[in-house]
Amino acid sequence: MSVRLLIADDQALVRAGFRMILDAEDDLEVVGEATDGLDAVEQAKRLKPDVVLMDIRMPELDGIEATRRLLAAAGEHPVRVLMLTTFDLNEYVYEALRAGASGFLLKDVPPEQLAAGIRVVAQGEALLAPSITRRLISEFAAAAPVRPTPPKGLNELTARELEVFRCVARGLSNAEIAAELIVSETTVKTHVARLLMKLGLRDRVQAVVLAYESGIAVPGKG
Amino acid sequence: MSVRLLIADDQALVRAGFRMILDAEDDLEVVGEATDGLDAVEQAKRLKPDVVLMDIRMPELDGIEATRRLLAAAGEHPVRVLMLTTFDLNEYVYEALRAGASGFLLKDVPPEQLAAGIRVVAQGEALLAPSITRRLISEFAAAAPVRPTPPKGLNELTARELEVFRCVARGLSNAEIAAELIVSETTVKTHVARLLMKLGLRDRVQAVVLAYESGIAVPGKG
DNA sequence: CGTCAGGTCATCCATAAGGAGTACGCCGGG
DNA sequence: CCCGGCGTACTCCTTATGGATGACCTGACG
Repeated sequence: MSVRLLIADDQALVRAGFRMILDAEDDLEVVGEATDGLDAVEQAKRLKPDVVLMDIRMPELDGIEATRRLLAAAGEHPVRVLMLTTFDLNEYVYEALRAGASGFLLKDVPPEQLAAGIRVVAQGEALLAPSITRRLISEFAAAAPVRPTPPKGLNELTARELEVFRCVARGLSNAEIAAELIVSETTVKTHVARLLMKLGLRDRVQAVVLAYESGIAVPGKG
Repeated sequence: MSVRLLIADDQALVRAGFRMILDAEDDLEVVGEATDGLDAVEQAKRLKPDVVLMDIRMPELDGIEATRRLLAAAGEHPVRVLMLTTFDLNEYVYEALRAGASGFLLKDVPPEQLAAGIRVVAQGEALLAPSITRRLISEFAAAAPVRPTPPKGLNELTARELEVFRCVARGLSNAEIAAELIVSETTVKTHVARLLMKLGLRDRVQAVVLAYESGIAVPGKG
């Protein structure tokens, strides 16, 4: 069974070029063309292609936003989006990937690689242009230099103390923590004092810092 | 000019197989074979290959640690490491990438793709097996779900206030901040009071939380 | 059954932190 | 030339926080 394709690009010439290349492959079938982002979302809804070749820069709606909507609107039929661009600017790439794109190629890819790439994303895998892969890797390596939670005395904490610790890390006052845990404020103070002692911290402010640095608290998931 | 290769794998059969495949390409030249991690590091030092094909699982020293050492020991001659493995287990991949590998392929890649991959990494770019690319992307997308720094009144802060804010976010006391910025503690208190007001926070503890949640402070870089 | 750890609560006390108000000098714009 | 924003600084006052101790209860363990 052949892979059904939708080409979204505002330049007719580009669309024609891709169409020619892809129609030459007997397992690929171009079922439609869209000239802007809105059009792409619309046609994807109608034609239910397996893969959408999406240009980043388009009128009306850029490829990234179009990807977001298109994937959000996707029913049970899975749609993969392969982004195509002339230049490989960072912001575009990262945003596109976050938007849910399955891949990212530069428009100067050799025809056979484009076809191969389409087959890859059609199978649910992903692929990126080598230069982009390199950047993504270095980004990734830098982003998570492995912070395996240096539990410097963190294991010393009792379950209750850890619980209080988490509350402190949320910015709660002793009174609020007391209310939340249904104990007296005095008790909370005892726990706080103990955990500060065990962790070698001066005050709850440093506790919050440690919580975030050690992964006890994680930005984004409150 | 041809690409000089070093093959590191503990199985002779695998080495022979790769050698056969790669020697068939006239722009690739296998200059050596290593049978374990230490051997690989050693030979890389002597032979100065352009690309090392590194198996993950090897005696003496696994491919990841070998990669780390090999890259650390690299002089001006750039060495690229292309990891090869039979299974694509997550931990391996992430560790390998952090160790500095330029790519990651499964051993079942078709010969022509292997050759193409080697050329890519030799040029300083990177490449990953599609299934790995997919995981890296989802990892990446999840890791940074875009935190556009909700500057809820954050822009309202003056330069000085922001500076004090950063100090607070590091867990410093007013006295410490005063010492660091070379102003009186009173002044620090003024700034703190103002920024708490502007940000709608109750105390410095909440300020620290906001700092991390908004990206003003980032775990890891402190 | 005695002991000990962990959780609970209290009191006393010192201080850092936060709120409110005031003031002075500098600088850029009207 | 005067005003407003900003950075600096001080005083007075209130409260939250943290340190030091002591005590009671419960469950686990030898």
